[in-house]
Amino acid sequence: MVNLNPHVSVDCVIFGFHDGKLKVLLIEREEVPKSYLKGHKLKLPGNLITQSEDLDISAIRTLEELTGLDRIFLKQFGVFSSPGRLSPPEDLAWLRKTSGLMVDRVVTIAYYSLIKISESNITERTIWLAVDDLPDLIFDHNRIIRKALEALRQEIRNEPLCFELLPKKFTIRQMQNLYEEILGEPMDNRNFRKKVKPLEFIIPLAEKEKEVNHKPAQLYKFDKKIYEKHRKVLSGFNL
Amino acid sequence: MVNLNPHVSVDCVIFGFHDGKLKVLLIEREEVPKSYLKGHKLKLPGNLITQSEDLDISAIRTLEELTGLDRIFLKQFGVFSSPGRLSPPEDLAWLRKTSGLMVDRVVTIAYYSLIKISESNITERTIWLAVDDLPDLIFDHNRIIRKALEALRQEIRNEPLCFELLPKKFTIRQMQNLYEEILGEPMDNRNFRKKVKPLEFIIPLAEKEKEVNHKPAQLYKFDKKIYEKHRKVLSGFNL
DNA sequence: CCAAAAGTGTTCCGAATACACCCATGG
DNA sequence: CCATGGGTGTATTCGGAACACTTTTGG
Repeated sequence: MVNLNPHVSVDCVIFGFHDGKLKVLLIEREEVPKSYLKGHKLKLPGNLITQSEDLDISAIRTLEELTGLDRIFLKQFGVFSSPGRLSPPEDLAWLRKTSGLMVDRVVTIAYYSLIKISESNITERTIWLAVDDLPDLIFDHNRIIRKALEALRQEIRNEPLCFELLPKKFTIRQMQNLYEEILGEPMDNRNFRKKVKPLEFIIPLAEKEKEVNHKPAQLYKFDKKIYEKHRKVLSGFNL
Repeated sequence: MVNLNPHVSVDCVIFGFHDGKLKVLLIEREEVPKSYLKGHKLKLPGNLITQSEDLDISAIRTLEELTGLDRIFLKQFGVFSSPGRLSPPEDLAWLRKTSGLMVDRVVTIAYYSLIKISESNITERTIWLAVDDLPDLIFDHNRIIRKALEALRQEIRNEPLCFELLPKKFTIRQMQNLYEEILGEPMDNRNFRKKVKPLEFIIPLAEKEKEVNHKPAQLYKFDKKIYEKHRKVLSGFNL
């Protein structure tokens, strides 16, 4: 631990999509003497910042190390600064112990990021949990996740964030399920396809689903370059 | 100056609307020995935070003191953390001098707020400048204002923020001019009125414009309570 | 041949756009 | 009576919503 700033931290809400459910990546607290392990066992990935690093860079580095992915989508969405947020006392004691710093008040800058679970390679002691069924987490991390989800709901309406969460090859139905899960409302499949079909940056592959006991679905990929070209012409991306 | 945290600050981009122009409130730097006054003369209102205060509360207090208004609209929209942001050196030297602290790196949490210039009572050495014609400001404050404007553009599409900027009594034309100014695109006056008229929270007053050398316009007020009731039913506020 | 999900078109309605003239006031 | 901005209605187009059946595969 070199030259940490004990007043400011970065926390990342990492969203993934699996089995039709939106999930968050949580870290199990490291082992420390028993007396410190009262309180809550799970937390968001995050760290105190180093003195010389831009926060975005710091968050990106943390994420790349944790997930084995690069070019991850990352968005800063909020700041949590309540003087009492590092509670209950057992959790604060644990933080002091593990950081080796007499931290007292920490302002945390919160990011959310979107990853393809299928392509990540997560090694540490982590767990994916469904966002709609979380236990109590350390500090104010439940609240941070709620706010992250609000921000994601807002932004996924205007930007093609779904492709960050879907596997590289995906079906239209998967795409729809993702929207339904995040926005919490059912959509009409025919109307959904009607809107997706004319989008030239969603490209059908010469490949179909396999080993399903029903009609296999067409697979597609997202072409970011084509999207970038079109977005200047079109007014946005609204599904 | 009691118990400041030299690592974290709050900066406020205060928008106002006057003469058909969107403006920002800037502060002229206090007098200090000449050698420190090289660099840029204008800055955003802002301060290092105190150790025990939530950032939102801190920003609200700062604003109320500066403007003489309460219940100001305030929104946190970004964080600026580049290690090199406190440059050029003359400006950093000035900050050290005036704060009395050996600040080195400051992460700033940025807010924008919206006020009715006509009702504010601003006393300090400040100046309103049009956002589209700003000089070079201290540190990265030009960049912060650009980002604030992007955030405002985004959010004014979905929320009735215009009423925070308009005087209590306003005309439909003023309202339209405000949208045109912020969004940077002309609108059709008839279509605009058609959309505004059915909104029950925009209430005509028994009063018209006076002392204009043309047909005097109807004045309206915004009723927040009625809006709050309707927003749950309607899907939003989109002009 | 049965179960299960994929994929496909049409109609209807409301919202957004485009567009031109008369009105009330001050000077 | 003239200059200035206020205020009004209609026709058209486009996008969103509702809705049911046939197809392909594995078992």
